[in-house]
Amino acid sequence: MLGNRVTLKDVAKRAGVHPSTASRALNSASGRTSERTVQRVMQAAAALGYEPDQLARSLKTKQTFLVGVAVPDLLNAVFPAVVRGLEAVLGEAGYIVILANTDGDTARERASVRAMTARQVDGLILMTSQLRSSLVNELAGLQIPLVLIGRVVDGIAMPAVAGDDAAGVFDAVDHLAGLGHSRIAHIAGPQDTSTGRDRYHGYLAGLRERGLELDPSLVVVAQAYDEISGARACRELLGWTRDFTAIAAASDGIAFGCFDALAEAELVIPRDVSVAGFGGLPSSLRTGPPLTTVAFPYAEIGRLGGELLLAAILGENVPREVVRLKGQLVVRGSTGPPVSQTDVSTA
Amino acid sequence: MLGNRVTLKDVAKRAGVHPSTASRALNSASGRTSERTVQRVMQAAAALGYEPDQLARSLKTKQTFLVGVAVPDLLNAVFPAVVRGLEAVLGEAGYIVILANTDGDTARERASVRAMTARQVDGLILMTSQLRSSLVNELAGLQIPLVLIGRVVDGIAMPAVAGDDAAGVFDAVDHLAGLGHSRIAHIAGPQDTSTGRDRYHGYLAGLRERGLELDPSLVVVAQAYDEISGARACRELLGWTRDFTAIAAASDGIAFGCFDALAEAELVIPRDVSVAGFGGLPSSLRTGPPLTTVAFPYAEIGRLGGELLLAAILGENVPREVVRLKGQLVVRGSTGPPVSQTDVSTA
DNA sequence: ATGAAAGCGCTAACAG
DNA sequence: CTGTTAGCGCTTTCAT
Repeated sequence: MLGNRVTLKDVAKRAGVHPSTASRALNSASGRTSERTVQRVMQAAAALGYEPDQLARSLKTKQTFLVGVAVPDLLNAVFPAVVRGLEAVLGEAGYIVILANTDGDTARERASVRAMTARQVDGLILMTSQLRSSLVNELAGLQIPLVLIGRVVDGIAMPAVAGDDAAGVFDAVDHLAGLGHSRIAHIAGPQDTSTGRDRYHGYLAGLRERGLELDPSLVVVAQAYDEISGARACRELLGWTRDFTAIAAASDGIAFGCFDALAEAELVIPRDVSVAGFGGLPSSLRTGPPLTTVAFPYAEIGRLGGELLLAAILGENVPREVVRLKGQLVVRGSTGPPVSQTDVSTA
Repeated sequence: MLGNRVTLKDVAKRAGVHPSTASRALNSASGRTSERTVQRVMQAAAALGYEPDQLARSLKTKQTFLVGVAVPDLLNAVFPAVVRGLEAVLGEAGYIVILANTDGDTARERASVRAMTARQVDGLILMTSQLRSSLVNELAGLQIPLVLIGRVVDGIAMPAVAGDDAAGVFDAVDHLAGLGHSRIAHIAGPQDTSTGRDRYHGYLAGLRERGLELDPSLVVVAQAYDEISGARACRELLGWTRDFTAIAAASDGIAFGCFDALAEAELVIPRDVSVAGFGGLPSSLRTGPPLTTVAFPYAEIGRLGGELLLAAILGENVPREVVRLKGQLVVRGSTGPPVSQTDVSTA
């Protein structure tokens, strides 16, 4: 399909040397080559506009400088941020990113990873893992460098970078309880992901810390972290009970969904219900009202993940454990003290 | 780096056939092979967990099923949306996406594209082009299939998909003028991109349509489409004059920046200043107040771009022209009729 | 229908 | 320091 590309042989011929000599001359590292031939080869290459074929090179060297990255949902702003951080670090080191969106579909995840390994990627970043992932297990069996970002997997130790999910929601719940809320709902994330589970555990820990009892009817699991799923879950919650004054959402997206669902129910934030998010997306800053949330440094998480992968690729011994970055509670307008029933009636 | 992978030779040996036969058996398309050997080879492959090496295959077939995609800024939600659409179409067709973020830096763009062509991508999608792009020129010289998305290039015809930028801003200005605004400012995008220029022209056309005169002091050019640049530009505008009642921003991001800058100046939207955006990002829905904007189907743009590229890769004759998708004005709370001076004083 | 041989473009021993 | 030779893993003529 590509036109008649200039090959190393052409360069060699023009420079009047053997292809292998040309190769050495261009990859100065490999072996010593006379200054003069280096010059001539370089000139020939430049004159012909020679561009080495990475494919052929990789076939020989077993290095592609390709890294596969699988994300669950590019439309969730968390992931572009992480990918950005990743791409910056990896790009600087000469690696280039292959990206696949999996939509949380295990089959697609598998297919994507297959396509990546078939292309001999030097390493893999997965942000898509289910809690019980046979895929990660298999990958661990292969020797391919692998770093998990965001989500971890039960029972199998892997290098991973993630936010401190439990602590984040703990802080949110603690904040809400501190404002005086005692009926705090939780819209949880998918419970087949570590993030969903860990954030739920953070919720439980927060309640416990404040001596509040768990009311199972105040917990609804959203199918995904996005706004649609969040709105749906919040509507479900409202269908069951209105006896709560605050919601700790498992993500900013879910919190935005709550905004919608609460508005439909003609409930005002934060007067009727306080809402706290999780993530700290830029868009959380300008909602009406601005969203109280726990902000995580996603680009930094991406960068760190990239560095770990790079280290693993270089054969360094990367600890198979999760590095957790703390989030930062940012209090904004979507949370406030609960309004007592009597207050409402006098209003 | 990868462990001892199973090769086609291994499969052939196990099946008791020649490697070339094994190859044929697996790629049923190539030539007829006896039913029996196909079975045996398939079984052998399955038993060994054979995974063909795309690298080697590509080297021979001159097809990588790799598509390079360059975006200016992943943090701008427009681009993840486009990439998502792209990736869906391309993935379905068996292609996989190489992604690079260029930060609007021409040198990085060049480097990324180089890295991609060196890897023999079957096609290229560029969303990064400057109005005068030597890169696109060179790429047009090579025979590599190329589709531009979002931005086009002056003087060189290329297959491209983009929003109807001019019409979009035209509609926004028309809407504002219809509300009674006559002093409408424009925060423009970078004028070295087609989007920046076209949207500016849409602004001019909108003024003309309504018989409003252009006041150059009401036009400020932002350095980028993001919120920071938008806020900066809006502050600049406010530094010059406050004699305007509406802003037509060249992007939602810029509009969000205006929200910030106007708030700093203690100007209330839409009472003091109406703000209209451009893009229709999900986050525009929940701002306080919700942003009036022109919504574009970015995923669809991505999908279309992907389809065009696929067609080009297949050798079909793709017209070297821009397909423009119309946006849809969505009126929300950030725009309203201007409040006359007298009204303000009586308030 | 299958085996033999050649080669994609490059690098890496090994001689000389 | 450079040319020769071999081969990465696969596909594809060409015989048979």
